Amino acid sequence: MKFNAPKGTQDLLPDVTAAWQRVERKFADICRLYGYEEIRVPTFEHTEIFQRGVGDTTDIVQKEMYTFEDLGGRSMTLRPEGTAGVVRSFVENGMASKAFPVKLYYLITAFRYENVQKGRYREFHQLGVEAFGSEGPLIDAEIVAMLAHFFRERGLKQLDLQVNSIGCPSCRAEHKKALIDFLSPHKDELCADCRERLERNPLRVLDCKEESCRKVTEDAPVMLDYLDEGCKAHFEGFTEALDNLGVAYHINPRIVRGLDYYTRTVFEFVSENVGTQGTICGGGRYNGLVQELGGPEVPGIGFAMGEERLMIELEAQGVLPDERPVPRLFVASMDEASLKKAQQLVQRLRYRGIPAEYELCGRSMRAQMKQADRSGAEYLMVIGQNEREAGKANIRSLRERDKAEECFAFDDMEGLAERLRA
RNA sequence: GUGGGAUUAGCUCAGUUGGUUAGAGCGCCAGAUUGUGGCUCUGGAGGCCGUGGGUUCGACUCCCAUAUCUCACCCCA
Repeated sequence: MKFNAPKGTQDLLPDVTAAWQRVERKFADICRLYGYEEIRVPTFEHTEIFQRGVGDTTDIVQKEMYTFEDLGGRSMTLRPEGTAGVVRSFVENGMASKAFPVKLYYLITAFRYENVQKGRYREFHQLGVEAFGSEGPLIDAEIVAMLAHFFRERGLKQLDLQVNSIGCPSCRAEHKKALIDFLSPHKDELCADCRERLERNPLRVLDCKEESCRKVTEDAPVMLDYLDEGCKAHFEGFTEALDNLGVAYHINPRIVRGLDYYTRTVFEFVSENVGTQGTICGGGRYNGLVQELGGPEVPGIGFAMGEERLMIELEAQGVLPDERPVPRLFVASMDEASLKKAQQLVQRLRYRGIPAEYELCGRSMRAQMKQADRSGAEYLMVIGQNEREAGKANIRSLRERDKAEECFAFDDMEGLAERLRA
């Protein structure tokens, strides 16, 4: 019987996990720098959390959720994204009574039953933040600036930052009406998908890649022109703050988000490298979500970054970190008694924080040398009968062949450790 | 749900118009003076050629089905 990992899942093997760890550490560091604290929430929630949070009409809820009945007859769902669960936790734990803004970050896996392709998996990792309680546009800009900061620190060249405002429910309704009025006469010129979208979600027509549709929508009414006073002022405040912070962006009036909860500010960092998905990171404001999940009227904003997509981008830009553990010293041994000596020696070095290795697979002397070399160790020590009797042994550089050997007594562990630390 | 490409050793891949014991490189193990690595040389382990049918004297090769991987549509991080 041959088993393989379920479709859309993947094993992250040792040759990449170091890079992942480094990225995650950097993300956490940046978050803390901006005053965010980590939150860990359940991998699955009551299904209703996502139906209400993400939106009953979205593709995610309608056809992509891993939903199951638990043994107690409750409907549970593996989280398809992070925000809904964090908002639930915010409400349940009374965080609305804390000093605002409440700033949270998280590293999670999420699950969606989708067809797999580049940068899109059924189990995937997200790095995200949510900030609660700040209505004004400054925090919108701060979050975006934090992301730009993170990308720069991680060695990425400027990604394309696209921003937009999709207004509030009332001005969005105005725009939707205008859009339908505009598109309906051109219905025959739209592609089959878009004709259907016209009914369900006309905003999506603006997003279509079909040449014919693009032509039709060229002069279509733009959401930004339909913002009411408050939404308009908010968006202006947002872009002004980005200018003030020196964050480069461009306004893309066609950005639409696939989740129902977004209001006003939406943004994406996009790249050509991550397949046709494009979006490495997407987010926005969700002013009605806390209430939707039974909490008080508290505004929120957040984003989620696809970690797999981020790794693809790092690789494409040639800045993928690589740090495999490398011993400072490899201790080879000639015989059984020497092996025991090596075992003690290596352990004592490790107690002192020095990564060291010895032979664990019973290899011959010659093979131990190869292993030492392959391990990337900086120094080599060989222990045999002579060394045991003398109570001391030489260390030799494996990198520089001409370098003189240095002798250390077995009872001078501190001296050896000191030398290896250098 | 709909298309394109792929599936042969742990990895990357050859395999001629169907022909008998299926190959290479890398990796792994061992050896080339029983106290010394990188280079080189020699040897070894490791494949029901994704799975199931069919055509044929004969199938890795041709046909059908199916699974898996991958890319794309759709949607999203």
